[in-house]
Amino acid sequence: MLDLKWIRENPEAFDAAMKRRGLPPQSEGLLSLDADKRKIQTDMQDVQARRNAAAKEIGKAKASGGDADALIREVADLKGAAQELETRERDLQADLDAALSVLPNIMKDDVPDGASEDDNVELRRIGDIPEFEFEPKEHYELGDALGMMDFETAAKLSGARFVVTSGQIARLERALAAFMVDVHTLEKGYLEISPPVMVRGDSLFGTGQLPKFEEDLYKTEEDHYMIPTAEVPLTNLVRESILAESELPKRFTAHTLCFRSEAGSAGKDTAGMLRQHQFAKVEMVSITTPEQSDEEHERMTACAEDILKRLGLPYRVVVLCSGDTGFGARKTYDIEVWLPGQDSYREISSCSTCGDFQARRMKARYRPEGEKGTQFVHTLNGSGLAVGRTLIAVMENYQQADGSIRIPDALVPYMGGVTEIRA
RNA sequence: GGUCGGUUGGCAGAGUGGUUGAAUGCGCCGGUCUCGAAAACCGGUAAGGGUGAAUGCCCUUCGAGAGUUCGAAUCUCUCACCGACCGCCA
Repeated sequence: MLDLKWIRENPEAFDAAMKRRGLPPQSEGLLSLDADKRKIQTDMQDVQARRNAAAKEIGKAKASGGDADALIREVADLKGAAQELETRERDLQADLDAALSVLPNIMKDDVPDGASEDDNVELRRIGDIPEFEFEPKEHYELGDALGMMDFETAAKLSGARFVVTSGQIARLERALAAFMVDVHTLEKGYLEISPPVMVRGDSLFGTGQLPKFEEDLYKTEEDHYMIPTAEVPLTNLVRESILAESELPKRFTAHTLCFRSEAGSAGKDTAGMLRQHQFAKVEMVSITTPEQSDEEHERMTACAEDILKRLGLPYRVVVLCSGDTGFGARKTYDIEVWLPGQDSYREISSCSTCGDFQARRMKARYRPEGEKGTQFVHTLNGSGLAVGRTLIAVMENYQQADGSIRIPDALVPYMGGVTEIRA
């Protein structure tokens, strides 16, 4: 949610920021609605003030045995006017809220302009792309040959975009998640959380998935939504709370399943387990002061990169351009891992800083030390990493000529000493 | 699914129609004391919003909505959520 007061004071900057998102200028409409609302609000408050004063006088008069009939009549007259003004004020406020709740975040100045992912800017490449003396296969070919990755049975159980893994491949996925969570908690200062994967609409409003992106979500008959990312429960941990500055930054990590309808991605990445309705992800979320968030963004990205380094997976980091940056983000780094089978880099992590955008939506504040009042916190989230895609990356990068898969050294302890997966 | 209880400030927790935006305790801030700290004592301390150049003034908020009343945290109704117990169950 954007700060209406800021829009009021910086209408040109606001329109320019929306233009970067490909949206038409709208400060005029918004501010005229705002002016109407404040006019009504002022009128309403005047009436309420008079009503309150009269009620107090009545109380005094009655207490001293005086006559209050005139005052009682006055208050009765005010009642109708007050109610009408209250109704109008509330309607205008609702209109304003509805308009604000679908506006995307203002991007940082250093986000490059661009229309689509083709305009994202590469920042660095890390790790050497492996050379194979054979034609590297895609993960699903490898998995199928090993007899440990079964899409047909998954389709029988659940339809398209699901997979059944088994044996050492299933174990590898579990090992990856455990490895990631251990690194974040034992070395990077994140607190492990095991959150609900079903949440209420309020939580999704808080992080920005609702009201605009409902079609991407699965919803139960009891009106719970399945989380599309653990960013939702982790960030909402601080919803409607006022934290002490000394508590910040707060860092949370969780290994959860995520659920996405993938509406709108029909035909994209249909082969293999790159894009599934259900997938495991280790998420990182940080809650910071405004001063800390830039540095935390770099730190969080480095935490995600560190996982890839330790797994010996080559990757690159790109900064998303204006056209590719998500609704709630001020700036996003994507980490893309090298997939030899696809001969390309594919997204495996996305680290975003959201400023106070989500904090406003969920009323998450803190008390700055030595100052009165409260301020909104800043929130950041990043994958550390997408577990399913990391599984794919390990399989493809560590594949051998005979179709077996070597286990990266860092994972061997998590695999119970197994160093190789073969049929 | 059934029965009962609850929802108040950063936290705990009083408050059942009248100047209560709300006792008290904790926490936090400032002061006294101290070489310094702790303890003790004194004072301050809800959030959001409107308005104004500003000291300020005003409005809203005691889970949400509706109602009764001149006046509601307090009474009535509806809903949501939380908890306990019973039943069922991983």
